[in-house]
Amino acid sequence: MNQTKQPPRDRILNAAMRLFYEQGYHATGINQIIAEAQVVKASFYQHFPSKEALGVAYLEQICQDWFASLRTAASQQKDLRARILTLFDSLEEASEHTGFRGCAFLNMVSEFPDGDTPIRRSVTKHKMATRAYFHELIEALSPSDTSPEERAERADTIYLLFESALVVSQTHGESWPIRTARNTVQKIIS
Amino acid sequence: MNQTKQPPRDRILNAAMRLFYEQGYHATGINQIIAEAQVVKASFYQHFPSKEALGVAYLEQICQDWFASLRTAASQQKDLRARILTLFDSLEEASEHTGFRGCAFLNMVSEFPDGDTPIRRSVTKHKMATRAYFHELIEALSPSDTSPEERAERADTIYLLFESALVVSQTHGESWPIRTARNTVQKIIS
Amino acid sequence: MNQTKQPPRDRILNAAMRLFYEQGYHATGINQIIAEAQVVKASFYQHFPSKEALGVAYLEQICQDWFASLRTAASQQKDLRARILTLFDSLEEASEHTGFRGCAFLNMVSEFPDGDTPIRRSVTKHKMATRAYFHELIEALSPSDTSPEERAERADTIYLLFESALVVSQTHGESWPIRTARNTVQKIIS
Amino acid sequence: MNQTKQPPRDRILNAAMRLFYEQGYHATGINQIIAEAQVVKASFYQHFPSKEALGVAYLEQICQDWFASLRTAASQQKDLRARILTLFDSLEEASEHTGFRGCAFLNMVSEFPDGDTPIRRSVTKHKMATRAYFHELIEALSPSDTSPEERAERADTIYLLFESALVVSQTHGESWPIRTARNTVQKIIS
DNA sequence: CATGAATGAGGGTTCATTCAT
DNA sequence: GATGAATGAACCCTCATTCAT
Repeated sequence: MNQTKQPPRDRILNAAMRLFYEQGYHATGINQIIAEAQVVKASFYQHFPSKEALGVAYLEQICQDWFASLRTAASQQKDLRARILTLFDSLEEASEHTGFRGCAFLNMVSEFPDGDTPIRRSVTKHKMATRAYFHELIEALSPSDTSPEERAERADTIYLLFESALVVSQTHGESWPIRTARNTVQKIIS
Repeated sequence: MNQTKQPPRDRILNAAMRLFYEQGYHATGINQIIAEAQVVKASFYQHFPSKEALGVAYLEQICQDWFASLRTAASQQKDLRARILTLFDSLEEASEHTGFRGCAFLNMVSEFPDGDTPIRRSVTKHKMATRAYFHELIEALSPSDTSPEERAERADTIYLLFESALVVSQTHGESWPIRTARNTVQKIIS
Repeated sequence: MNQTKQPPRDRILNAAMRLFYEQGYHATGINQIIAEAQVVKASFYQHFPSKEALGVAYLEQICQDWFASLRTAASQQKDLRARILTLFDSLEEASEHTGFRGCAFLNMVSEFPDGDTPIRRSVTKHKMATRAYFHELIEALSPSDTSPEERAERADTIYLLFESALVVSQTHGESWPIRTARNTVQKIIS
Repeated sequence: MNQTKQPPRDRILNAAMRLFYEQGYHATGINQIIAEAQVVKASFYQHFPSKEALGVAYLEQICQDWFASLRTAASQQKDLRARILTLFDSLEEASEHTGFRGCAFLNMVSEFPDGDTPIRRSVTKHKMATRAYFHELIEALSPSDTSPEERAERADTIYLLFESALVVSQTHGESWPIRTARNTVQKIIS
C-alpha cells in the first residue's frame, strides 16, 4: 500500500502531456484530464488557472524536454554534421512508436488560428528557438568562403526539411518522408 | 426582392468552407454553420448525415478546386519548371491574405489523430495525389540519365519543401519560408 | 393521464416567475428552474439565449401584468383619487400573502450594480412608466390653480411613498408602512 | 519598505465593506475577498466562521459607522429640524459619488428572502433603530398639542421618505428623488 | 497561528443529433 | 420535405468549506 503518488500538479501535467498529444487539445476535456490524473476538478484549477494555461505548460514542458535532449546529444556527439543527422534518426525512431502524432507545436497551430494567444506565442517561441539552433550549427560548420546569406538560407532549408519530415510522416503515417528529408539534408551539409 | 439564393446544400458547404478553414473543425459548431448558411438544423441533416460527412465534403471540395486550378495553370504555362515554381508564388500570394491558415488538410490531421477515419482517408488521398503530381512533373522534366530512384527522391524532396512552405509560413505568420523553399526547389530542378 | 402541459417556454417562464421572485436572481440556478419546469437544459437555451435573457423576460412579464391590472382597475374605478389609494390597498393585501418579497424590480437593482445592463434597463423602463402613471393621475385631478412644478413634485412624492411602502414593508415584514404611506398620500391628494 | 499592514481581520472586513457594497453579496466570492485582503483562505475562516458571518459583520460595521456619524452631526448641529434635513443633504452628496449603490441593508434584504436569518435580523435591528431615531427627533420637536399617534405617523412618514430617497435614487441613478423627499419632509416638520 | 491542497456540488453554456409534425 | 422542439452528455469553471501540515 506504500504507493507514493506524484504531487497533484505533476499528475495533471503528465495526463495532459499524453492526452493533448494523442487526442488533440480541443478533443481533450478537463474531465478526462482530471480523471486520468485522479484529481478533483477544483483541485485542477488550484494548480492551473485555465485549460489554456495547462496547454501552455504542456508546450513549455515539451520544449524543455526537447532542448534538454539536444544538449545531451551534443555532449555525446561532437561532430556537428552527425548531430544534425541524428535528429532525423531520432525522429524516425519516434515515428515508429504507436501514438506518434507529429509535432505537438504544429498540431496546436492547427487548433489555434489566432496568432496572438498565449499558446500560439509559446509555439512561436519554440519554433524560433529551433530555427536558431539550426542556424547555429550551420554557422559553425560552414566553410569560411560562404556568405552569411548563403548560410542563413542553407540553415532555413534544413529547418524546413525537418518540419516537413515531422508533418508529412504524420500525414501519411509512414517514415519515408523522414529518410528523404535526411538524405537531402545530408547532401546540403556535406 | 427576387433574391435568388443558392440551394441549401451549397450554402451549408460554403459556410463550412469558410468556418472550418478559419476556425478549425472542432472549434466550429453545427449551430454556427447553419446560422451562417441560414438553414434550419434538421435541414442540415437532410443534406449531410453528420458533421463528419460535412468535413469530408469540405475537404473534397478543396481538393477539387485545387486540382482544377492546377489544370488551369497547366493550360496557361507549358514550361514544367515554371509550373512548379508558380505553385510557390501562388502560395506566397495566398499567405499574404488575412485568413490564411495554411493547409486545410494538414490542419485536419492535427485534429484527427486516428488515421483510419473518413476525414483522414480523404486527407491521405489528397496528399498522395499531390505527391503524385510532383512525381509526374519531375518525371517529365528529368534528363534521361537519371535513375528512377533519383527522380523519385527529387520529387519527394520538392513535395516535402512544398508542405513545409505551407506549414512553416502558417506557424511563423511570415512568408520567408515560402521563398526559401522556392529557392531550394529552383536549385533542384534547374 | 390527460395532462395537458403548457408549452415549454411558458413552463420555464412560470418557474422563473416564482423562483426569481421568491429566492432572488443569483440564488436561483438554471438547474432549479429547468427541474421545476420539467425541461432539459439544452431545451432551456432554445427558448432563452441566457439566464440574463430569462431575467429580462421575467421582468417584462411582471411589468405587463402590472399595467394590465392597472388598466382593469381603471375601468372599474372612475374616481382618480380612489384609483391611487386602491394601489396601496392591493399592495397591502399582497403583502399579507406568504412569499411576499417586495418589488421584483427593486430586488433586481440590488443584485445588479451596473446600471447599463439589459436587466437594469428593463427596471428603469418600468419605473419610469410607473412614475409617469402617477404624474398622469395627479395631472388629471389637480385643481387648475396649481403650477406644473407643484403637480410634478406632488406626483413624485406619491411615487416615492409608493416605493417606500413596497420596500419598508418588505424589510420589516409588516404592513404598517403601506398604511402609513397610504394615509400620507390621502392627505396630499384630498 | 516598513509597510505596516492592518491586522488580517481588518483587511478582510475592509475588503468586504467595499466588495459586498459595490457588487452585492452573492456576486462576491470568498476568493475575491481574500485576494483583495491579501489573506490566505484558511486564515479567513479563522477570523470568520462563514461567509454569512462576514456578511453580518459587514452590516454591523456600517450600522456603527452610521450612528457614529449621526452622533457627530448631532454635536455640531443643535437644531433638530436642520439635523433631519442634513441627512438628506449628506445622502445627496453620497449619491453623486461613483460606486453609490443605495442602502447596504436594503440590498441585503433583496438577496435574503428569509426574514429569519442572522443577516436579515441584523438588517431589521438597524432599520428599527433608524426608525426609532426619527421618532425621537419628531417627538422632541413636535408641539405639545399633537397626539402621540400623530407624532408617530409623522415620524414614520419621514422614515418612509428617507428610505424611498435611498431606493429611488439608486434605481434611477439620479438625485432628484432625494431632493423631492427632502422638500416633502421640510413641509412636514416646519 | 498560518498555509496551500483538497473537497463535492453546482455555476451557466454548448455539443451533435433526433423526433415529432 | 421543411421545421422548431427536445434530448442527454459534455463543456470549462467557481462555489463555500475543510483538512493536513
